[in-house]
Amino acid sequence: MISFEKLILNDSEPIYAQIVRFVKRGIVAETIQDGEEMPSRRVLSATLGVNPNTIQKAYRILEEEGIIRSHAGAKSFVQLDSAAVSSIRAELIESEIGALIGAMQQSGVSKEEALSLMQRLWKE
Amino acid sequence: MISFEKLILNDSEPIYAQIVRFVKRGIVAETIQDGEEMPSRRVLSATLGVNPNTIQKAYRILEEEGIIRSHAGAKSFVQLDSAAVSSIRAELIESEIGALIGAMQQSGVSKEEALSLMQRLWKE
Amino acid sequence: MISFEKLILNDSEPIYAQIVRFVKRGIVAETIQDGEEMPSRRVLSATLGVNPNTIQKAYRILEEEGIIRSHAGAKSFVQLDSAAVSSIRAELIESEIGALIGAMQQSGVSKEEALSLMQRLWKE
Amino acid sequence: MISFEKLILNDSEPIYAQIVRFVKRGIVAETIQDGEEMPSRRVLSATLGVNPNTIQKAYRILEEEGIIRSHAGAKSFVQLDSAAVSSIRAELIESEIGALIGAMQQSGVSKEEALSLMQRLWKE
DNA sequence: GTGGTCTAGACCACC
DNA sequence: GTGGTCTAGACCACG
Repeated sequence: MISFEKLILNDSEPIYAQIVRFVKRGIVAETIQDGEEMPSRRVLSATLGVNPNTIQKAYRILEEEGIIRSHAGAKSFVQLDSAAVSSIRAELIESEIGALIGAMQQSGVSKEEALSLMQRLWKE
Repeated sequence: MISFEKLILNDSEPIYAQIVRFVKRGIVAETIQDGEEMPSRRVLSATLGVNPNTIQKAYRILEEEGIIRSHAGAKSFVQLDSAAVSSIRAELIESEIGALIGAMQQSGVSKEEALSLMQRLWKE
Repeated sequence: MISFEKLILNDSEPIYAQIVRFVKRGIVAETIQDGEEMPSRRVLSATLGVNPNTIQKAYRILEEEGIIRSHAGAKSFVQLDSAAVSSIRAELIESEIGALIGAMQQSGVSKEEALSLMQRLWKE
Repeated sequence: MISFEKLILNDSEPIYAQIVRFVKRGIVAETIQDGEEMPSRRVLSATLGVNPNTIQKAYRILEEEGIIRSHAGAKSFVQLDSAAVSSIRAELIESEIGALIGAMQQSGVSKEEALSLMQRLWKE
C-alpha cells in the first residue's frame, strides 16, 4: 500500500497536481512499484484532509496517463512496465532540469555558475 | 527605456506574472538597471497585444515589491540599490535551484546524476 | 459570517479601500474575529451593488496583508492572531491619532485646545 | 515672503493639495499673515523641485478660495481678514478632528480612550 | 459555487 | 500623456 504520509501539501499549487507529482516522483525513486495498491479515495481524502473531489481528480489523471488502473467499486493498483518508468523519469526530471536551464539562461547565469551554485546548495 | 521585445508570452501562466518575472530576470542579468524608464502602460499594452489592465497589474506588483516607482501623471522608473539586486537574485535563482534540488531528492536522483544531466542538457 | 450591512460607501475614496478599512476597523472593534467566514465575492458584490472586480481587489489586499485566507474553489476566512490584531490596531488608531497631532502642531494648536475641541465635538 | 522650506512633500497625496494645506496651516498658526508675498510660481517650482503646472494648480485653488490675490505678470499676495482666518481655522481643524472622531467610533474606541491615547502620543 | 485572470472600455486625478 | 479606479462580463481552475 502506497503511503502518502510524507506528502506535505503547499497551497501555491493545485492540490490534485501535487498528489499526481508525488506519485510520479515515488515511481522514479522506485519507492512505488508495479502492482502496488493505492489507498481508497475516501481514505486518502481523510488522510490528507482534502475534498474527495480533489482526490478523484488526481486519480482520474493518473488513470488517464496509464499509471494506475481502477475498476468501479474495486481497489486501484499501480500499473507499470519498465518503459513507462523511464518515460515518466524523462518527463519528470529532464523537463524540470530543462526549465531550470531556461530560467538561468534568461537571468544571465552561466553554465559554470549554475553548476557551482547547485553543488553548493545541495545538502544531503 | 526597457525593451520588452524579447518577451514571448505563453498562456500556461498568468500574463502579469510573466511580465514581473521578465523584469526580475532582466535585473539579475543586469540588462535592466537602476533609474531606467519603464514604458507607459498604454505603450506596453500595445506592444505586447495585452489589455492595459493586465499591464497595470504587473506594474502594481513590481511597485509593491519596491522595484519600480510610479506617480500619477508621471513616468515610471526602475528603482534599485545593490541590496535589492542581490535579494532579487537570491530570491529568483537560489529559490529556483533549491526547488530543483528538492525535486531531485524526492525522485531519488543523486547529486552526481543531477549535475551530469544538467551538463548534458545545457545548450548554449 | 461577517456582515457588511453597516458599510455605507462614499465616493470620495476608492471603494476597495473603504472595504479594507471597514474590515480592519471591525477587527479592532472585535466585531470581526479569527476564523470568521467572508462572504463570497459574488455575494458581497450583490450586497453592496459593486462590481465583483472591486470586491476582488479589496479581498486581494486583505489577503496580501495576511488578514484573510483565500483558496481557489474554497470559501475565504479571516485569519488573525493576537499579534496581528494589535498591530492592526496600532496601525489604524495610533497612526490616525498621530497624523492628527502632527496636523494640529503644524497649525499651532496647543495640546490643551486640541483635547478640549475633541471633547466638545465628540457626540455619542 | 512666505517660506516653504519646512514643507516636506510626501507622495501619498497630491502635491498641489499638500501645498494648499501647508499655506492654510500657516495661516491658522499665524506664521502667514495678511499682505504677505507669495514666491513666484517659477521660484517655488524650483525650490520644491516640482512641475510648474502643479504649482499653478495650487495657486489657482488658493486664489479661488480667496486666500491669495494674483494679477497677471505681477506678484501674488495673501489676502485675509479675521473672518477668513477663523473660517479656515474651523474648516481645517474641526474637520480633521471630526474625521478622527468618526474613525474612532467605527473602531469601537471610547471617548476616554481616544483622549488618553492622544495625551500619551502628543510629544512637544 | 468559489476564487483568479483577462478583455474592453470609460472616467478621473495628476503632472 | 500618465497612472489609478471602476464597471461589465467572459472564462478558467479548483474543490
